[in-house]
Amino acid sequence: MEVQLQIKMNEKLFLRNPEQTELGKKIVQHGIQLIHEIGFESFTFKKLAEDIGTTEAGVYRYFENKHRLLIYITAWYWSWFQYRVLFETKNINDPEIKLKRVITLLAKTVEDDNKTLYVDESILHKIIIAEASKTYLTKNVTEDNKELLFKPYKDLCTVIADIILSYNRKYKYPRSLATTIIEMAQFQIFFMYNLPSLTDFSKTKSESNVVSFLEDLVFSAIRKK
Amino acid sequence: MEVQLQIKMNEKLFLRNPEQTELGKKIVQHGIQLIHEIGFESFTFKKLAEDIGTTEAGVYRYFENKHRLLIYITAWYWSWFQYRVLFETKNINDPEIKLKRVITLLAKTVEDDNKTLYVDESILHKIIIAEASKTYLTKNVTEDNKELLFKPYKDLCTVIADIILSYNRKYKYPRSLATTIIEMAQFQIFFMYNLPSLTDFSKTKSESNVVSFLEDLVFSAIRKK
DNA sequence: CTTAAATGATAGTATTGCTATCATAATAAA
DNA sequence: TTTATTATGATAGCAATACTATCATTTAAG
Repeated sequence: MEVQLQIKMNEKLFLRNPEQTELGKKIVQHGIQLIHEIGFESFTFKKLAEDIGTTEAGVYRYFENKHRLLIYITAWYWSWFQYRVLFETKNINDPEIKLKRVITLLAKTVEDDNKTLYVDESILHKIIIAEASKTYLTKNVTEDNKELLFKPYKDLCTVIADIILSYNRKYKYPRSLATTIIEMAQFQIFFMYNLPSLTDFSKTKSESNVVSFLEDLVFSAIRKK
Repeated sequence: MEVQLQIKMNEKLFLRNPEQTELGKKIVQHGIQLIHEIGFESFTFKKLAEDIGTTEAGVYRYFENKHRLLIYITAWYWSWFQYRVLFETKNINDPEIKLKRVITLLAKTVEDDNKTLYVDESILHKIIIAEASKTYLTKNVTEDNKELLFKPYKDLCTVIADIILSYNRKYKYPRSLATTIIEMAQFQIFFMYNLPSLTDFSKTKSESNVVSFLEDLVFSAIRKK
């Protein structure tokens, strides 16, 4: 059986839907690759165009600018991630197990999901770690937020917050704890590889340790007292 | 009695020491102001030069580029912050009280410290919240780290980790918890003001709630079980 | 008072971040 | 199958950014 996963993206994220054309898909696919290789700061539409074999103007027909492209792929990632969470926690009733699965999904290296044809999720995950917070750490947050560009992230936050609440109805900070888990999964991994003395995982460099840290943190906080 | 506080900065952070000349101080002072006003992405040395009444080349004599300036002011902030931590926790033996002070210092709005003449810390704090992670989320982290550009941040992490350990010798993740406190203090405040649905503080918009959240999180985690 | 260091003024250059135009190729509707 | 629409390619151009270089002048330190 071959399943294919299509994620419907908010129209505000692009000028022309990249999923509907060959060139569009190439822009996203090679965009991810190139941002990963050279970093978002050095990344330009000109370099991307040369990479693909199209022109700068060609890329600009799909995305307003590189920041929008980053928002697009970030939104795509979180939408895909939420699908994964729902899939992997389906039919599980125990919120503890659910939450643990979420933490593992967040912190462990993803493998390329073959259900999505033109996105390599393992690379995408690395971009999310190093670049995703740049999508909202701007003077434009409020307007971008009004256009619902961050909805997938916010939806994921809600999903996790709900699991937290189902574990402990009385816990007072479900949303903040949810964002803490999400952000810290990214940051601890980034630190572990790049600024190791900021973590306790410098020796092992193992994502399992990040998972243990987060599980300990979360369950200590929400355990009924 | 008038005390003045001078922070000795790593020489690698600048081309020419900005603390030693009028122009240098202006660059830092107005740099902070301008980054705060227009955001780091729109900030340029040309705009800064016009602001001050010097030329672009003048600014380039002090800092290699705007990214280095951001690293400089971030390093300055964390150095100053660590001084504050040491000052405010001096002669306190109870690690619980110490840790609570640190959390409060991290999450509550700073007022301009008059001991530093040409830096407005309350604005600086806002820059740290919105821009500081951009200093290390780059392809250059490793090299920048080798030049010890992030030392003040790492030192602070050590200080906090030590307090955590003195509270509970057996806690396994003192450094990761320290960075979690630091980063989450910034992020939760940023979210509270800009993406409120990602937190539980959207109604009150009060930093005290962030403090409560972090205290609860930290002490649940490190309490002896 | 002399000399070194810092600043100002100006110029120049490659790259970035776009927008516009027009011809051509691919595709879908009639 | 023709026609109309839409997408792409090719090229041009322009303002802003991100620098570097030079030289004259001012300022400050010995």
